[in-house]
Amino acid sequence: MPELPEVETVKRSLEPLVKGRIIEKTDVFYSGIIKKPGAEEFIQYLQGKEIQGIKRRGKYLLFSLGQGGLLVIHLRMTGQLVFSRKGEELIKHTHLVLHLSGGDELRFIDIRKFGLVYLIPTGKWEEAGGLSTLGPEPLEAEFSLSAFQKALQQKKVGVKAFLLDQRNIAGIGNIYADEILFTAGLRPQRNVNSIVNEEAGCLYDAIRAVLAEGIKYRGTSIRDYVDGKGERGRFQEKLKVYDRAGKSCVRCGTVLVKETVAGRGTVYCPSCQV
DNA sequence: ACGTTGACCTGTGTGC
DNA sequence: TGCACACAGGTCAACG
Repeated sequence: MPELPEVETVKRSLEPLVKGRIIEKTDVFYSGIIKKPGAEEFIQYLQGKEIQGIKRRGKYLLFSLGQGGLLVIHLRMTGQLVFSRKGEELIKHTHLVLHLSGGDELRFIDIRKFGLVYLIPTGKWEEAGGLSTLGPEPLEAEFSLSAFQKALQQKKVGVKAFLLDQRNIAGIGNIYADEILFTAGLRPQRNVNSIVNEEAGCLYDAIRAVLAEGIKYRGTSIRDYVDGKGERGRFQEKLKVYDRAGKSCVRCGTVLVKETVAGRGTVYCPSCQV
């Protein structure tokens, strides 16, 4: 499910509901999602900790717990973090439940079990998978056009592979990569070192515009994605290429094609993406 | 340095 | 209806 706009929407929907709450008890139903530390220590540590706030970095959610503790969650493909009232029936694939003060629960649900949970000391980001090697946040000022152009020139990869590599830019996944490339008018296979400055400017603008639009519509719910209240997003209604293979291009009418690029299903317009 | 592929999992949609 | 197969918002490791 979750790329930057989805994770950001989860963060925004969840934060007012859980901020200031105390974790009174933790249930772990599938310990495989907890990467660090062991399940026992994990449960022990959380006991009595306050959720002071939530941050997002790329596709990671960071829960600050006070006393220097950070709960890091990555939803991968099908993970959901949902706030639930006490007593609501546990649905299948619920792997983790945080029981909060006030009687509500924060539940981690994940059909495919790819999701990851880490408990790390604040600042020790290298202990949580790829968190420490993430590139700039594309919607923040730290993401500058000049640095972006330079990064493009330095590499020799297809532009879709470049966008998907979290070390280059944090938070773009398969759906938004295709939408961004359509908006920028670039073929996914296009080598980044062939991208001239004007095109790089278009791509830079498209990255920011498409991701911002995704957040505005609260994410893309094609399959499993829901926000922290269990509500679906609406950006699937705005998609121009993703999931539209065989349909006509909204810009020029040409039939959109699908092929594998960078190991992922990729849809583009063979006529207006060059 | 780069790409491709398979692995991790479960569910859904398709075609026979 | 049943079955087999491909494919799915993500990353990693192994290989060439």
